[in-house]
Formats: sequence, structure tokens, C-alpha cells
Amino acid sequence: MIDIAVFDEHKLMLEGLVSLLGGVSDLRTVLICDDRGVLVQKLKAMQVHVLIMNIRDISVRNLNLIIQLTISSPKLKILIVSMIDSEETVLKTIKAGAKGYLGADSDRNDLLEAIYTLRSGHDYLSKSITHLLLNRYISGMQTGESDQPAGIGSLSLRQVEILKMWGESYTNQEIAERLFISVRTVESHKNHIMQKLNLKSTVDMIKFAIKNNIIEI
Amino acid sequence: MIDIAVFDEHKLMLEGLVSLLGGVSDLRTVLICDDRGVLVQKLKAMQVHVLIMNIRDISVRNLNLIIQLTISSPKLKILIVSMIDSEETVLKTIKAGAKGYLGADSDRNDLLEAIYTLRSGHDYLSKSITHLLLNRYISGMQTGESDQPAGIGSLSLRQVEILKMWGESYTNQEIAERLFISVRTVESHKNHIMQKLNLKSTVDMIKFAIKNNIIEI
DNA sequence: CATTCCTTACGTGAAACACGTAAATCCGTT
DNA sequence: AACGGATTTACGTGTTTCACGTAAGGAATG
Repeated sequence: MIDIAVFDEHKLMLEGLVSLLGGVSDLRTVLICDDRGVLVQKLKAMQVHVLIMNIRDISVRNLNLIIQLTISSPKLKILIVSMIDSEETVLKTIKAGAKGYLGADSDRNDLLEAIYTLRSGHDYLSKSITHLLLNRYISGMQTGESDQPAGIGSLSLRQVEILKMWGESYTNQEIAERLFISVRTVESHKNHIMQKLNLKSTVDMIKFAIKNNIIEI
Repeated sequence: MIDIAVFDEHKLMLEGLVSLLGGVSDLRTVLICDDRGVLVQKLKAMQVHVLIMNIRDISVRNLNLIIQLTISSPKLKILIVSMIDSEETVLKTIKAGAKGYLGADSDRNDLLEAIYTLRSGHDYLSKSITHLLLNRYISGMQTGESDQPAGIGSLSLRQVEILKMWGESYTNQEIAERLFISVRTVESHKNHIMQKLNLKSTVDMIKFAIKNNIIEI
């Protein structure tokens, strides 16, 4: 018997996911949750084998949640379910502590397979993801470089975090206070971002952030 | 008996949605689809009462799909399911032809209710959405203003000109040179723009410029 | 003719930017 | 275990931009 927790901020999708798990004899859905805070609290207090977590983006929010869960519930296997089939997303979630990733074209069978695989102690990546990583790896070796001029992938988590806050109209001072770092450090981060992305002005930086869904308009 | 089509580009979520519809006696899921092109083709050829369409953003792609379906299948009622609870998103999808909108906190009951409501010829907006729109409307009426905070119309030609150049990453110095005015004047213009539009930061000013098609991203 | 808005411009102090330097730390590779 | 590279932190210095106020000449409008 495998104990499952399911998390999704979108209630309907959450119910849909849970519904997909119904009728499987050796799976038991013990936690259904659409609130991040509640999720962490509940998981701390109970023994769950696999957490199915649906995410829509790789915001710092989401990555932090994964990291937090990895720390607070070390035995828990986190299975990410996401529409996003990008190398970057997969790597970042895995790095944050997730043990499995189901991409856009995964179906119910893949979901079940992933659950069993995770339960048995192994990692699981869906076929499309495996292909993606392989292709990138191969083409990466051939060309030596990726095709993007310089993307969000080249930014570190911290850099994205600063960019996001700044894009939400926080001043350097406010960012510094919230992150408990010096204003100069915030400036440094922004400088590094500009260098990496080869941007000439802050205006370009905002445009970049919007293009890459780091901030909303 | 109501004939339902379900569309979602994310296969797992698609299966989840379909699963939520199972076991309801007077609903018949006649089309399950995760491909936009196939969706349009199939719907043209068959009689479906309600299409449940899950979207993750209000990209032009998605809006166009709604518009296309509205034209090619006029009898079809489109029910949007989305995580996004913003006035803008709702209005745009409705404008595009959707007849219903289920926001983030809708559950299976709301989904069923929405289907029946649409089938009976009425529109359906989830409670959170209705509240959102009402509140906006009320607060708009109280202030004596329309829903727009302050539009591009309130800016003078010169002000738009400066905003445009600045949004294209020109520095104040460059703008001054090109317009044969002092840097201080450029600053003045920007100050006046911020005052008029009641913006707190330059970041907001860029967002405004993008929203109002003064600059491109 | 008074009023209002537009355009121009300055003063001043605070904030942000540009560019360099640098130390501690983490991470992957050898 | 050691090396090289990226990350995060931070400062120095000089320039630019921001925030807020003031202001004068001109066009438009009632």
C-alpha cells in the first residue's frame, strides 16, 4: 500500500488528479491539498510516501516549496507534474529535491508507473523529458553551445528572485530589507544579470523579465 | 443528454477533467482532445453542446482558438477553466466568445453547474469571478471613474514621445539630444507622466507603456 | 481676460546605475 | 583531495536618474 498526497493550487485539477488515482487497489490518497502552507504542515505530521505536485511555472515560490518539503520531509518522494517540458524546469526541480517529473504528454499510466518507480526508490522522468535531455546533451556536445542568445536558464535562482522583485516595483532598498542583504548586493545582482544577458539598460531588463514570464504586466 | 468535449494540452489534466465527468448520467463525453488543430476539425464535424477548455494563460494563441471555435462552431458553448482569476482574462475570453468561466477555486460541483447552465442557454461565471467583477464595478462607480486608472489619452503628444523613446532604451541624455531639449526637460516630462498616471516607479511606467502599445516587447 | 494645460527648465537631495574589485562558498570535474 | 568556475555577498567612485518643488512663456478655451 502506497500513501499518496496530491497538491495543486487549482481545485478542479486537484480533484481531477485525485480522481485518476481512484480505483487502484494499492494506492491510498491520504492528503488532498490546495494550499501551500497547509501542505507543508500536514506533511510534516504524517507519513506519506509520494507527493504528486502540479506546478505551472518554475517560479522561486514553487522551487522554494520543493526545497522546503525536501528538508522538512526527507523521506517523501516528490513527483512533479507539469505542462512545461523544458530542460531548465526539469533540472531545477530535480535540483530542488524532486524525484520525478511528468511532462506534458504523460498520461494516467505514466503517472501510476512513476508512483511505483518512486516508491521503489528510483527516480522517474517521463519519456519526452528523457528524450529532451538526451537530445540537448547530444546537440550540446556537437555545437558546444545552446541556441538561445542567453536565456532565463543562465540566471541563478537568486538572480531571478531579485529580478522578479524589482520587476514588481520594489526599490533596491525594499528588496535588500526583505532578503536581509545589503543594497549594494542587490545592485551587484542586477549588474550581474545585465552582464549575463548582455542588456544595456534597466528597461531591457524589464522587457526580458516580461518575455520570460518572470513578471506580469 | 448533454454532449461534452474536453480540451487540455496537458494530457494528465485532460484525463483528470474527463474523469470528473464520469458517472454523471446525463453527460456524455464525446470528444477528448489535447491538440488544438484536431479540436477545431473534430468540432466542425460533430454536434457538441459544451466544450470544456482549460487554459493556462491568455496568450493570443488561446484567444484565437476561442475566436476560431466561436466562428466555426456557433452553437457550441465554450466553458473556460483556468487558474487565472483576473478581470482582464475573464473579459478577454468572454469577448472572444466563451460563455462560461471557472476560476481557481471552482470545484467539481461548480463544473457540473456550469455545464447545465451553459446548456440551458445562460452564461456562467464562478463566484470568485462574479465577486471580482462586481467589486471592480462598484469601486469604479464610487470613485466616479471608469475602470481605467488613467489612460494614455491623458498624456500629451510630447509626453508619449518621451515615454516611447525611453521605453526603447534611450537614456535621458540621448532623448534630450534627439529632441533638442535639455536633460532636465526630459526629466520633467517623465515626472509629469508619473504624476498623471499615478505611477510609483519607472518599472510601472514601462509596464504602462507596454500595456498601451506605446512600446513593443 | 482668467484659467488650464503644455513645454520648457532649474535646484536639491536621494536613489539607482556603471564598472571595477574582491572574498567566502558552493559545485562539478579531474 | 585539489582545481576552476559560478554564486552570493559587498564596497568604492563617479555618473545618471528620480522625486519633489518651483517657475515662466505660450496655446487653447471658456
